[in-house]
Amino acid sequence: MHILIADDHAIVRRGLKILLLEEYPSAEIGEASDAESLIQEVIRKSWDVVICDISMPGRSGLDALSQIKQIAPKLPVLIMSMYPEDQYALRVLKTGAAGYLGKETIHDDIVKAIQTVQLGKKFITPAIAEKLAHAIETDATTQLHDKLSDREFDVFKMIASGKSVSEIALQFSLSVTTVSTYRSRILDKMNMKSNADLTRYALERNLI
Amino acid sequence: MHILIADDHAIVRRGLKILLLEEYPSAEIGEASDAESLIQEVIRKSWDVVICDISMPGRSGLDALSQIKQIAPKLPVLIMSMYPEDQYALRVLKTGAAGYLGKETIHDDIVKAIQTVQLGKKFITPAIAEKLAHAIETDATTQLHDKLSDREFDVFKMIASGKSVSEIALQFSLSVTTVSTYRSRILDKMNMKSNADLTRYALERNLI
DNA sequence: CTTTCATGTAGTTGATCTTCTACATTTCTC
DNA sequence: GAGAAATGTAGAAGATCAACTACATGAAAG
Repeated sequence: MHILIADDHAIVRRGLKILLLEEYPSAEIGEASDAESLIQEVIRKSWDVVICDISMPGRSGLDALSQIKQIAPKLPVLIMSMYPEDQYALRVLKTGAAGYLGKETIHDDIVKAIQTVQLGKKFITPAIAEKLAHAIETDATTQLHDKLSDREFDVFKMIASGKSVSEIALQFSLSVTTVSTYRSRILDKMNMKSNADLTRYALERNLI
Repeated sequence: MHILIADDHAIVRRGLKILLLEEYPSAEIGEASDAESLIQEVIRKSWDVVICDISMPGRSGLDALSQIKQIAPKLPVLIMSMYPEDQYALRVLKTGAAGYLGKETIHDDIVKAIQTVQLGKKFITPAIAEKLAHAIETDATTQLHDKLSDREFDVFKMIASGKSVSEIALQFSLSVTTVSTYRSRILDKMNMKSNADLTRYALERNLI
């Protein structure tokens, strides 16, 4: 069993590693501390499963996920999030993750999750299933921010939490004007007109 | 050395444990997964240091902290937070924590932090020190916005609700730079750094 | 399989904003 | 009541941003 762990917290990587070694004593556990090296590892050798934290410095885990899906479409990727907000859950699954582990479920469900995805199935916790059902029922039209693309959503959250376009540009290594364009599109799509509107919206639904 | 770890993530507890055992091979490491059992442990036996995550289910880490301070005032408690936002830092220190470890510093600084608090000193990172200095300067007990002058408060509300400085300048028949100066003073007085902070603050207390 | 639309990306340029500085008035403070 | 601090007010210059435009690519639609 070859398992690759990607998380920027060394502590989490260790804990996870120990945990996994208990279940799979002979497993080979790889580690990556950022999106960059995660991708490198995926290219370098073939893994059975990747466990990836969604919030990593530099390119987000979501970005990494879609890249991985290009490099190795069949490699199952479990996304975990330390944050209770599973705003990401749907987006993550849509991007091709094999499962989403929220803050509370990581420890209890990780082994089960790995087993499940090894069978080629998706690992869905009841909480996520609930969300999924809800999403289907109420359809994306009600949620304004669902119209945003992944990139736009990232930028949206950063703007909503007060980052300036140039800060965002720096962090994503993009041109300032690019980010500014995103902002225009976001305001347009969400039918708003100021950053404060975005902040209010994001606060109201706990997106930030 | 007796170290008690409190964190609702088993993974973090493990990672931390391994990390600590490397430095203190003979240490006895206790674990608590929620505030309840943390308190029980503190009562049950005497520890040299407690490392506690601030965000735990049920009563928060902050609550637990103040209880611990009642039970064992001299027991040093290090508070850690997975969240980058050190909104809590000051509050935590005021409640009697021996130190505050942000997301990024846990891994690098934990050992240093333990050593420091063992000497009866507080462990303060430069970032927190900065915050502290500012807090003393402007005493946080009053409502932040009480410090604003009338004009500043008007401008504050407008900015918080998304008006641009030039719109405000127009409406008040002032120079744009004047309004901009107000804005600087507002941010300074309220110890904030972006319009989004103002919006958040204003929304939270229904000022707009 | 081509047309169309969405997305990711950026340059140019004019608009807007910030920073630093400055200086009257007020308003505390001793 | 004199000195200090806070307040109201701006200008100049540089930093930042928005709007418009553009283009390549990928996905959806037909």
